[in-house]
Formats: sequence, C-alpha cells, structure tokens
Amino acid sequence: MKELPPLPKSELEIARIVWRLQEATVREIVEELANDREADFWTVQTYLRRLANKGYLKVRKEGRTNIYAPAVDLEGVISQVFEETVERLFDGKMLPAFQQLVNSRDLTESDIDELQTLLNGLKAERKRKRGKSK
Amino acid sequence: MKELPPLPKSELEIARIVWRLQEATVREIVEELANDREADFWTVQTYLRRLANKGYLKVRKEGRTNIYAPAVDLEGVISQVFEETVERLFDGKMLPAFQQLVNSRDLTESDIDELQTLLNGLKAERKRKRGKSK
DNA sequence: CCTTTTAACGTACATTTGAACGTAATCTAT
DNA sequence: ATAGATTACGTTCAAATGTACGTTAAAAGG
Repeated sequence: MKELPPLPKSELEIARIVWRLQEATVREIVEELANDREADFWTVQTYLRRLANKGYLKVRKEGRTNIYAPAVDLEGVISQVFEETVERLFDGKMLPAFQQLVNSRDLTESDIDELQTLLNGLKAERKRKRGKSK
Repeated sequence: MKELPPLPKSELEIARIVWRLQEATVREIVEELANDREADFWTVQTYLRRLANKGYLKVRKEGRTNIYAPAVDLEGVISQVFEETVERLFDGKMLPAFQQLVNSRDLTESDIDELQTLLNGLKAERKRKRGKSK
C-alpha cells in the first residue's frame, strides 16, 4: 500500500469507526463516539475532511449529507502504524516487542495455549512452503 | 510509574540514546545521531531540555557542560508508549497485535521455537504461582 | 412557499512537535 | 590576558495536531 500521510491519534480513532461501520455520516460517528467521549460535530467533521484529503477515506454525497467510507484497507494502515512503533521502540525486533506484549498482561494458560496454537500453525505453514520450494 | 507527559517521536529517539549511553552530553548524542541522520547541536539540545523538563531525564553540570541521565526506567516508558499503541490499534487486545507482529515478518522455524520457549516459560511460571497460592 | 433545522466548506485558534538561532558565559589554546 | 571555540538558556518559527466556529446551502416541517 502506498504510504499515506501521517495519521495522528484522533484521526485514527475516527477512521477506525468508519472502518467498523463501513460507511458513515458525521452524525453517526458523533453518536458512536458519545459512548466514549464528548466530541463536537464540528470537530469530527474536520477530522473526516482531513482523512478524506489524506486519502484514507472517500466521500459521496446523499442530498446535502456526506457519506464517508474507507478508501484504503484497514489492515494495511494498522500494519504501517504498528510497525513504525515497533521500529521506534524496539528497532524493529520482534522478540522484545513480544515480551512487552505478554509480560504486561495477566495471561491465563488458555491465552498462552492460543498463542502457541497460532505459532504451531505458522510453523506448519513454513514447512509447507519450504516443502513446495524444494 | 507515574504517567509523564507525551513523548513525541524525536524526543523518544533522543531519550533512547541517553538510556543506551546511561549518561551523555549534547555533543555525544549529536555524534551518536550522526550515524543515522543529520541533527543540529541546537536541535538536540532543545529536545534534551524538553525531556528534562518533562521528567524523563535529569541534569547535572560539569564545568559548563550539562550531563543528561535517565530519570525514569526505560522499561516503564517503553511499556507505556507501546501499550497506548496496542490500545489504540487493537483496543488493547493481545491476539491481533501478536498476529500483526508475526505475520509481518519472515519468521524462521528457530524464531518460532524461540517464541514457543518463551511461552512455555511463562506457562510454567503461571503454574508455579498457582501452586503457591493454593 | 416560508421558516427552521442541520450539514458542509472554509476558516480560525491554541497547543504540540520538529527544528533552529542569538547572546552570554565558560572553557581551551595561544 | 586575550582570542577563539563551544555550550546553555531563552527564545523563535513553521508545521502538525486538537478543537471548534460562521456563513451558506440544502433538506424537512408547517
């Protein structure tokens, strides 16, 4: 995915709501936010316009109301932002990031089992790929 | 750890160098940075002053030169910043963050084994704790 | 058709962040 | 002792970010 302009915290928060709703008006997003925090209609509207200008969202008009929808893939954006953080905090190294992730939580054995299952699946996938490439 | 003011990218970059060197002058940090990027003495100096004012670093003077040293624990700061990101991108959920971490890398089998070993150790630790609490 | 309500666009403002300088003071070299 | 080099502090500036409003226009209601 082409790298888009930086995505500050509040814009990311708004963008994630649009991704979750798949499309939304300003009013709908304001209502969604009201559950967590107070946000003026005008503020949200500005964020949405900035996101559209940056290329994260696309807009179509219905009557006088703008409908905002994702213009890029959520996974790609999350990946980009997260990797930048891992790079910045851990020089991109997975192990310390992973340690930070698990050590800061009270994991149950079943949580751990779930992670191990994931890793086993990854391992099997690597084996399959290697088998095929030989 | 008491929550300190936000730590922007460039300040974090400088702070990590101080943590690595354990203590440093402006000049030493500028030299350290020169390997990666161009940075004016004045710019680094400003960042260091901001970090000290925010409580991340402490300062002592030797002659006319300030020596900067960490005032808080690196782990605590990394944890705070990383957790904020996981909260923001994944609503604090470990599994999607973990998936993002491993799926964006070409992990070898030995990488995966290393992660498994870590998780096994964690599991054993959980068992020991539970045993003791009974 | 007129009035009221509400949304969009352009714009404004404060703070934060990235980046840097000017002057005074201190240290080093001669 | 003086000149040159270098550092600190206070300050400055631009861009980014967080937040919000005013006027115009469109839709809804009467």
